[in-house]
Amino acid sequence: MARRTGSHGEITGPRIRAVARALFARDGFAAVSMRQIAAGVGVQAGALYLYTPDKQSLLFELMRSHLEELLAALAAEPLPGPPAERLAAFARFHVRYHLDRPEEVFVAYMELRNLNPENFAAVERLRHAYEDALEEILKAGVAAGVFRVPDTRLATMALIAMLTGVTQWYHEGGRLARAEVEAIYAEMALKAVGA
Amino acid sequence: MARRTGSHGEITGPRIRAVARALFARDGFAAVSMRQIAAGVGVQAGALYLYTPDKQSLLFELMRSHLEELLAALAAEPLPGPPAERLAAFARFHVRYHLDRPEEVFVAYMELRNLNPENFAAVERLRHAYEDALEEILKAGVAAGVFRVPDTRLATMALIAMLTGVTQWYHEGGRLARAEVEAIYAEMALKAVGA
DNA sequence: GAGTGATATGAACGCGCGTTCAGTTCAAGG
DNA sequence: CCTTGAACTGAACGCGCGTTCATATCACTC
Repeated sequence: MARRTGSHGEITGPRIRAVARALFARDGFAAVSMRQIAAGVGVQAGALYLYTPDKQSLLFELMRSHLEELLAALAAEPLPGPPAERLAAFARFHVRYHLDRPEEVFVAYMELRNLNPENFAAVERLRHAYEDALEEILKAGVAAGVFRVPDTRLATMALIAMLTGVTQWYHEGGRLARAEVEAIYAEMALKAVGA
Repeated sequence: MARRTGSHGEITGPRIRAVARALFARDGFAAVSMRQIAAGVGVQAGALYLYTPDKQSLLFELMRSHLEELLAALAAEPLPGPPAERLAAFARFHVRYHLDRPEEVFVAYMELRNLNPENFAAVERLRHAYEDALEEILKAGVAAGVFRVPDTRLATMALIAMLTGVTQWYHEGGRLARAEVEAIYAEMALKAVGA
């Protein structure tokens, strides 16, 4: 038997990515087999290869699309006014976006070493673009004399690490509401750069 | 043939752990085979089982010993005086210790999901103890009125994430010297909590 | 210098891996 | 209603995996 009733390529493709994302996030790329992904989708392993050339491309596509959506969302976010307000808005955006997509975030920065060199370079380029957006804010703040940081690159990396870390401990329905968490992180970020 | 001249258990044991640590850090636990580890040591795969009951225990032992050494080193570190000085000393210690052992650190927090439940619980207990040490400093600072943080637990996680992030970008011989990096991180940590 | 225990080999075990492919089923267009 | 092609199956491929074990070698003790 083959081709069960109701199957469609437009449905199976996204479902494969969703299942792969969930499994990669939970167990890690190397520990997840194509057969496990297929089982999660409700399909045989061979069928996956109608939608991805190989396992590596499946991972890369997840990471690439995540980072491109992140950059697009940042571009769509209003970052108005003086550097301090822009930094606060960036911090809130970053925390919110990452809390909304824990799986994507987790995969995108835990599985870097499982990318082949070419794919790694492409992903790093996107990550760098995002980091640069933050660094621009910091540079503007330093130039305006409202931030005091000895090194904007170091401060950029420190802030991103701090903000991204929220995904490691936050759990829905915990002690703190999302809005509180966003606000607290934003304030810590501002203070950290001396605003 | 077997037992080549000059072999000793006291040498092979540590060498296995060193090779495993290096390979796990570079490629990830799930992507490293026992045969690769054995090859790095210069031994056949079977010989590894004279030193570890299985692959899982090898990983756990690396993580456990790392965290216990971290806690011991923290306990041996003088954290004198008022909260602000203690926080600065903690931040410098954390950055220094992590920069000195990039492989241990990387393995200890990238491979958590590859621990079985029992081992995971043990490692989490140790991590928690370390986090608590920082939170105690923050609580003391809040009580003394010198730190302003809405939630000490959140601030603890944010600071540790920020400080640990140094391992993700710092490279020996880069733009900044180690001492500078330590100092900058310590100052950012202080400012972040409003000291 | 014989005997013993620690240290290692190398072959083997069953198993699951990523990937391929010939064949099968079904939805839709003319 | 027939044809066509997209969607999928199920079996197979060679390979490397973690682990075990009978066997071999060597360092050391008495």
